[in-house]
Amino acid sequence: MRNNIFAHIDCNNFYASCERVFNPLLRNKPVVILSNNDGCIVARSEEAKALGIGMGVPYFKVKNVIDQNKIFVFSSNYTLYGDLSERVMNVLSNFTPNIEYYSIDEAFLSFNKIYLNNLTDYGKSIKEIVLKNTGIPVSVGIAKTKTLAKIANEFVKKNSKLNGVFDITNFPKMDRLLQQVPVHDIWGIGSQYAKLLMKNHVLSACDFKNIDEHWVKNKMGVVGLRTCLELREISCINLEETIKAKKGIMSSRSFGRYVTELDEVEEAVSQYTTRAAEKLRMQNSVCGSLYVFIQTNHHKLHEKQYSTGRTISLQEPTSYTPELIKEALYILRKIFKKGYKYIKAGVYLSSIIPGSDIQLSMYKNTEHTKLNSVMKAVDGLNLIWGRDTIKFASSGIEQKWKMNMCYRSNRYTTNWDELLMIRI
DNA sequence: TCTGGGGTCCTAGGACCC
DNA sequence: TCTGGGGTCCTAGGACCC
Repeated sequence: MRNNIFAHIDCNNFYASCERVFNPLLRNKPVVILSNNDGCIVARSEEAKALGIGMGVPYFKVKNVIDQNKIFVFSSNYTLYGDLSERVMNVLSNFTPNIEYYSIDEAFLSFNKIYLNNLTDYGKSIKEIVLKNTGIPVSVGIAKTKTLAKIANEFVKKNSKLNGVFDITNFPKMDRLLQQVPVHDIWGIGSQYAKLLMKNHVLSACDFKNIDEHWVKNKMGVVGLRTCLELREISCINLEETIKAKKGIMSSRSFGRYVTELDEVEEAVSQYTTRAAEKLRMQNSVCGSLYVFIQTNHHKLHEKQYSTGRTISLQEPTSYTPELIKEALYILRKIFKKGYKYIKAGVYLSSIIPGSDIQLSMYKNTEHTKLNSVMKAVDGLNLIWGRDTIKFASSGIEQKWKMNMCYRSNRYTTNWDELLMIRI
């Protein structure tokens, strides 16, 4: 029997909720979390939203409001958020084997309705158990397609009477419900398509649902068409249950300050390559090409701008960090120009294939095995003793270019030195 | 002074081949 | 001087997501 019901689970204000789990003083207080480099606001508690702090706005623009209202500010602490996310997902996976880990704070579950007589009650128990076991509040939207489940969840967030769960699998007035959803709030409709649709007098999810299919296919391709059909309760976006290996791996950061000297950019690029290669090995892959880019600050129009990057194809696919660093620095030295104030650099690994695909065919087989075991040992030590216990000299010691992280909370769950201390 | 960092999929068009 | 049609593969770019 086919699963025909989807639940969308969304952690409420996830990063803010994570901070609250280990810091009860933050309960009922306004909290915001900053992006990497303490640049923008990326998460807000309800209280902070109520004070008018917008999503994605640069920190310096709202710093006054934040200070005046004594809003708590945190740098992002992805180590902590990643760990709590894993805990939430673990709890969710007890409810059904059919689960998609959609993002750090969202999941889709699917199940068969005939085994459940009351979906709303089921949703409530999901919510209660996740909260009890992890301390993270979630909301639940239930529908016949993933797109509609997302929409149901949006209603949950706007309407406290729903108590965190909204089941629209047999909603009697679906059109009236969808009329309340602006077209740009539909999952899969971004700013460009929203503009196009509004120009054509398609203003709500209801309008989009009832639009001519051929027009959609023509203007928005098959992706747009799928979204349209999903609003008609025809499920065409499947649950992605298997975690696929990444096809591209990026590591890039803005610098904490301007960098003008080659040797400092070299340190950064070396560090980012190290990080990307770790991710690559984590999924047991190797990469066949590598892209390096550097950028000046494009927000400063009056400053001299230079933004460039270059790709290199590797002779043999590899995940061996020293080799990748060598290639990355080779590119960097080709593209680097003196006389500019650089603000960001990055490394992107692509042409990714499973490591097992090359090992057999490699004539330098034994050499490969040796290098692999070296990297395995390094990864193992860094896992146990913390990131960068063993690092590469080319990444520098002082790392003056490092991003700002002025307000980071402790990594309560993953670092021995940062466990929660309780005085008794 | 200060503006994030990742990813995915699809499509159009060019290169190349027979 | 004329100069087909169909297929594949690759890449860049555009849309989207969190």
